[in-house]
Formats: sequence, C-alpha cells, structure tokens
Amino acid sequence: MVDTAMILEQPYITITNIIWSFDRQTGQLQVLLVQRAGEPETGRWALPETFMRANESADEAALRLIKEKIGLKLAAFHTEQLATFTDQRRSEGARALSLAYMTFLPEMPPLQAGYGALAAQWFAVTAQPTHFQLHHGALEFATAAVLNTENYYQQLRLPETMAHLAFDHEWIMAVACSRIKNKLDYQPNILLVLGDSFTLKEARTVYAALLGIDVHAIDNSNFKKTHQHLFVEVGTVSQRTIGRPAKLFRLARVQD
Amino acid sequence: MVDTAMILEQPYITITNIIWSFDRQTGQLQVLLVQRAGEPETGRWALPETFMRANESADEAALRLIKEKIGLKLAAFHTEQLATFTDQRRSEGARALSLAYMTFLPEMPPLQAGYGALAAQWFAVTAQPTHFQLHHGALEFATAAVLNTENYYQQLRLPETMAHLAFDHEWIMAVACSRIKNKLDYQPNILLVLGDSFTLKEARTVYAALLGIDVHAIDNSNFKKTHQHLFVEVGTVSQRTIGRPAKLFRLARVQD
DNA sequence: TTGGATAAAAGTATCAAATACTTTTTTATT
DNA sequence: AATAAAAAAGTATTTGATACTTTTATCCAA
Repeated sequence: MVDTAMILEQPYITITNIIWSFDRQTGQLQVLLVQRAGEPETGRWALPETFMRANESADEAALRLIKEKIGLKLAAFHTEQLATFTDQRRSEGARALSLAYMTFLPEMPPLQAGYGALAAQWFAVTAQPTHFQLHHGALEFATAAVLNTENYYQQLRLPETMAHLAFDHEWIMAVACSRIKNKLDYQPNILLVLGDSFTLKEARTVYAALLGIDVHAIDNSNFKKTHQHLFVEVGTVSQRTIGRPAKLFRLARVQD
Repeated sequence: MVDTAMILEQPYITITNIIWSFDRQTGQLQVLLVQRAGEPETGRWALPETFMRANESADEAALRLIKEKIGLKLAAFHTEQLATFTDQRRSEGARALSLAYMTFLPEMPPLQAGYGALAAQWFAVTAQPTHFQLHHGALEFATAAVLNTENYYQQLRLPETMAHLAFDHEWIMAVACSRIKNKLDYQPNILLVLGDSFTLKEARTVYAALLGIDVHAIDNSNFKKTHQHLFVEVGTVSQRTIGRPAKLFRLARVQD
C-alpha cells in the first residue's frame, strides 16, 4: 500500500529576512532587496534568502544572511519571526518552505552585493492601507491591494513582468507591513531602525511612512502624550540644526 | 572543503495544532491534549502533532490531525498560524521544526483516541498574566511564569516529571495564550469556539477565562459598548432559561 | 393572573484619554 | 538684539471608558 500521499515532506528550509532601515537624510523607511544571481527567477529583485544549515538556529541563519548577501559584518541585531510560508503555489518545482524573519538595522549601511546576488540595494518603502510601493531611482515596485493569500495568488501572480518581486515576496512584504502597523501602538520595534536613540520627530516620520500620511499630520504634542509610555528619555539633547534641540529617547522594552 | 556547517538542513516538518473549544455547561475554555503512544516521551501528555506530507498544505495537515488523533471527521474549520518553533534544544536527537497552528472548534465534541495516541482529552484552561493551568479531573499541568524562550529553556525544562507536557509544548501553549490575549480587543477569533452565534455573556466568559478573572468582573453594558463593533447581531434571541432572553451575535469578520 | 425572581438590555453620570489648538522655551542665523 | 525655526509645554474641547441605575423580558410559583 505505497501511497504518494503518505510520503513525508522533508523540504529544504529557506530563511527569508526582511531587513529594515531608515534614511535620516530623506526621512524614508527602507528595505533591502537583492537581485538574484542564480536560478530560478534570475535577475529578478527579491528579499534576501538563504538555506537553513545543520547546527544553525533560524536566528543565526537570518543574521548570516546579512553578512553574506550584503557584506555587513556586525554584532547581533534584533531579529523577530514574521511567519512561515508553506503554500504549494509559492514556487515552481520542488517545495520550498520559507521561514520569514525581520531584522531592524540602525542607520543605513552602504551595501556590496555578496554571494548569490547581482546587486543589493536599499529601496524606500511607502505604505498605504491596502498596498505599498518600493522605489530606488527609476526602479519601482507597486502592488495592487493585497488582502489575503487567495486574493494574492488569484489576482497578483498572474502578470509576470520584471516589475514584480521574485516568488511570493510581495505577499511576504504585505504581511510584514501589516504586522508592523498593527504593533505601532504597543510594541513599535520598527523604531530600532533609528538606532540607540531618536527624537520624537524621527519616530513620527517612521509612523507616517507606514501609515501613508505626511509627518505633519501627526501632532508632536499629542504623539508624545499617547506614545511616551513606550519610550525612555536618554539624558540630554544633541544636534547641530536650527531650533530648540529635541530630547532623545529609546524604546522602553524590546520583545516580541 | 567539506564543512559540517555547510550541510543544509532538510528536516521533517511537524505540524502542531492547538485545538480550542468551550464547555457551555461549566463555562470553561478547553484545549485538546493527547497522551503519546510512540517514542519519544511515551505516555506523556502533549499537543496533537503530525508530520507534514508531500502534496499537502500545512492547513490540510492541521485538519487531518483532528480526524486522525481524535476521530473527528468534520468540514473545514478556521485554522490560523501561530508561530514556527526551531530551537535546537526543543527535542532530543534529530532536529524537528514545528509549525504551530490553532483551530477553534464549536461545541465540545466527544473524543476517541486515534492513531498514535493512548488517550485524548479536553483540558480546561485557566490563564493568568504570566502563567496558565490545564486541568482534567485529577490531572493538572501548571507552568511557572513563562516570559520568553531563554527563560523557558533555562528554568522550566529542568524538572523532568510526568506533570509536564511533552517537548516544548508548555512554551507553545504560553505563546498561544499570549497571542489570543493580545487579539482580544480587535480580532477575537477565539470566540469561534462558541459556534455560529453566541450571547454577550458567553463572550464575556471566554474573555474572563483568558484574563484570569471572574465573569462578573466584566460589566455587560460596558463590554457591549467597547466590543459591539466586532460583532453582528444575528436576528432573534432563543433559549430556555430564566430571565430576559439574550441577543445572539456572531463575529463581524474572521481573518488573521 | 399576577407578582416575585432573574437576567439581560438600555440608559445615565462621571471620569479619563485623545485630539485640536495655542503659547512658551530654546537655539541658530542675520 | 531681532528674527525664525523647531520642539516642548500647556489648554480647551471632544470622545471614549467606566461605574452605576433603571427598564424590559421571561419564567415560575402562589
């Protein structure tokens, strides 16, 4: 009674890491994309991925990715699990489970394409309630409204042009944006892209980018009142710009 | 340059399903545990698990579990992803990745232990802010405060008595309780254990069980004002008890 | 059939939080 | 020193949450 349905799945495990950062010059939220060197989907832009190795934790693999794909060799960063993607339609050929993680990098370090990548670039993220855009110079990726898995596979995967990200990475990005937005009012780990300390205006800039609104639409006074309990003031101000120096804060607690 | 670190992981994938239900008689929230028949951890109580098969989606596997382990053959239920557990310490021997899901069953169907299980039982869940209890008659499992993965592995795994759940299932339960509690005010899918429709008092009973407080500590009038936007009134009342008949509601939207 | 008991719904008054807006403080530039 | 910019601090209004009370619907027993 050899039944194909009884064959156990023993797939390779892909770790996909959404690496977030922030450009203090332009006030734009960024994510890192790499242009795939290998098969399949060669030449297409994608989220950085790697295969999980024996004797390596998923978190370690997510951090190794940062070193391998973009030449960044730094200490541990906050990495958190996003979700696991198992849909059989997500890639052609052999089944690929993907464990998706998110890492928040302070500053916006310069990139160099590493193993498995033709190029590595930061893309500015603009989020709207139901879709998002990624742009870097002339390169731009924009999604239609992405609401759930079925919606994604039935509507979005059909047009196969270079303007799409590889595999189901647009869907993964949509899930990531949604998760981050939901946590904005009680655990805004996304602010780790601002480094050890940040001003309230910088925090509002990140919030505005994710909510798809202008920074000035968020009142500083009210923002402080409603979100200050999430922050700890870290001593004194410091900067060389016009106007009253802002106070500096850090996240009060960082956890899932 | 054969390096063991370069060997790719190709693990079996375990689907772990936390199956929730509700006892209308006692007003208690329930989860399903099975007593393991096979190695390892034979005889120990555990969350129902199965290996993922080829040509089977993770959701399908989670539902197949319900049929195999407890003899329940029913149509599709709402199943949602909880998290993926990859820690190398989570089981002895070969590495086991576990994709954890949650299923919410209406009513509390009678159980019969299926393949791989010595017994299958509903356990009443009582949650407190930092720990929880499971009990069925004389059987009782209680955790110490479980705050994060490291805390769990360093403090909780040490005493190896039969009073513990198998593997890291206490940690998985802790993550599940935490997730459900966080969603109580904007997406209380846990109320699906109440079936197609429920009264506000039943809803409050579920909330109270998860918050570790008495039902009467939640004022019906205020609960209605703050949570009614999550519900849709489904026509008329219906019941055979004393007192004014309650209105019936259902969840307005069910999604992750 | 009627009145008491029960349970939920509906209503109200108070309190706290969120929002919109204004004023003050601080510092760089001219 | 005057001015402009930017954040902090303050205020008034509105909204939402909480505590509590009253009304309504139903069962049951006298």
